[in-house]
Amino acid sequence: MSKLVTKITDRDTDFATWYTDVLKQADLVSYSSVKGSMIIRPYGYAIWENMQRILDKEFKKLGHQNVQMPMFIPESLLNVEKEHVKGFAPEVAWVTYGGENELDERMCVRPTSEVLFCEHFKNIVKSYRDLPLLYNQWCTIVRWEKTTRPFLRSREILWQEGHTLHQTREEARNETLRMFKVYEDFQRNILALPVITGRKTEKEKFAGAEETYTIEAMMYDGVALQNGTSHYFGQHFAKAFGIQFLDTDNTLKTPYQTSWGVTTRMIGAIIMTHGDNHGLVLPPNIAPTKVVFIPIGKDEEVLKTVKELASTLPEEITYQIDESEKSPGFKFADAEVKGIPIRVEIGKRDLENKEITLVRRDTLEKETIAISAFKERVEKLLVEIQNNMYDRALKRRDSMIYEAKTKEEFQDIAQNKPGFILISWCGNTSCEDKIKEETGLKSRCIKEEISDGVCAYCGKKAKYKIYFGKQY
RNA sequence: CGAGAAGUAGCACAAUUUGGUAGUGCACUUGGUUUGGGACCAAGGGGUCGCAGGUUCGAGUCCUGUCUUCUCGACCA
Repeated sequence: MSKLVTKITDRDTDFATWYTDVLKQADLVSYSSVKGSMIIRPYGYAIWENMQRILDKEFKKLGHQNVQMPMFIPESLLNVEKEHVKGFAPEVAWVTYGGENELDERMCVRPTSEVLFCEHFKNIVKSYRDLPLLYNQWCTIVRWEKTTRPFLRSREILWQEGHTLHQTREEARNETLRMFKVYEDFQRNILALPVITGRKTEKEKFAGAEETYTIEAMMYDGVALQNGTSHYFGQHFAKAFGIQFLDTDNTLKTPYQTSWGVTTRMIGAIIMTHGDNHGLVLPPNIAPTKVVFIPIGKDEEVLKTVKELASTLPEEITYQIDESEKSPGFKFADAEVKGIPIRVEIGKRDLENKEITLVRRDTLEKETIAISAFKERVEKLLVEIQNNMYDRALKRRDSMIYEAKTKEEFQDIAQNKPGFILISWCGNTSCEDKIKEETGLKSRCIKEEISDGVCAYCGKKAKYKIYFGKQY
């Protein structure tokens, strides 16, 4: 037994330190000298690039076009929609100097780009023929958060924001829900995250929105991570900015608007949902490298076989051959900390038996198969791993959702059990405020409307089933 | 933003108490031997001790400020 070169803190002992250990050991990020502004290293960025590629393709399939908006917003422009500015003002960064000269009007670095899009939309939308206008941009935004953690809450955020304008209320609401579904499917099917979805309450919705739909993921420790939102704006922004179009009936009308976004926070969600004490565990559908080959020894035949096998894999099964001088043990550990879904071990011994060893990252189970069965087995195993990861996370999530019927039950669970609490709720912000004040929990999302039962907090007639939880 | 802790090589740490030429392990480079769970031998390279001031003949060590990281709380579209 050799000494451990690196160590990852035990996940169940100290989850926070475990998380930062995994970030570093897997070469995902590095800290910079600016608080909350991290360096995303090639391996971490490759995961983001995969997310971008898959989502961007989906957006374009649905008719969205990519654009690039400015990064600065003059103060007067930010101030146009008052709910919006109220929500964001506390966390924007201001530019006050240009070179040596103080600016006449300060500008903030975009915390989100609604106002920039609105200003532009006003100029380019004239007729119903210009609608729907379906724009998206990939960019970075800045929000001056007080507490920061890599991927989960940073000051500089990589994201995608879609902004659309529509002729009718119905069409805009459909767009909000359509993109909401795109996010949900992506996170379930590609990231293997058993997310909970629903509408945000009045208290928690986006500043300036009429409705906000949210994707809520539950981390291994039971804490919630808001992992994407889709907003229906109605005409609030359009009216504030004077966006109008001439409709088919030759009258001027105000269009209806949406926006939606996801960020690199999804990478944090993957780590905190699937990772274990060996490091990262990546769902095959998002892993930059799906298969790593580890040849044992320097045998020419072995290497030749590895290359032949690798070349039989279809293009979408990305692979890597670890030909470095490191010992096999080191390579095994490295593949594990990086969360590569399948590890293939081949040595002389295997060659003689016409066999090969596969190790799946999600369970760390080893299997020996005939070389001839390689390609087929890898393809099947990747699907198995993807499904198993989702199922496993789903089970854990469900085991940490509790239902509370009364205030006392709610408080007891809030204090003693990590996870989400599902209650019947009257729909009044006053109860939500009280819960926040007494337990520190915030509403995650509304699960459904109900017609019977009473609010667990005030005892009045309940309107909704709603999730509460602690959040990152 | 409040309370607490910590910053010494890529990483983990020692030297700080008692001021006097900055060290260990891993990682890295070169050569050799190895290779089925984090290899071994040998020779090397790498530091303005987070940053800025101050005290002192002399500061990693003492003082002040500041930045960053971590924990808890507040905040968080």
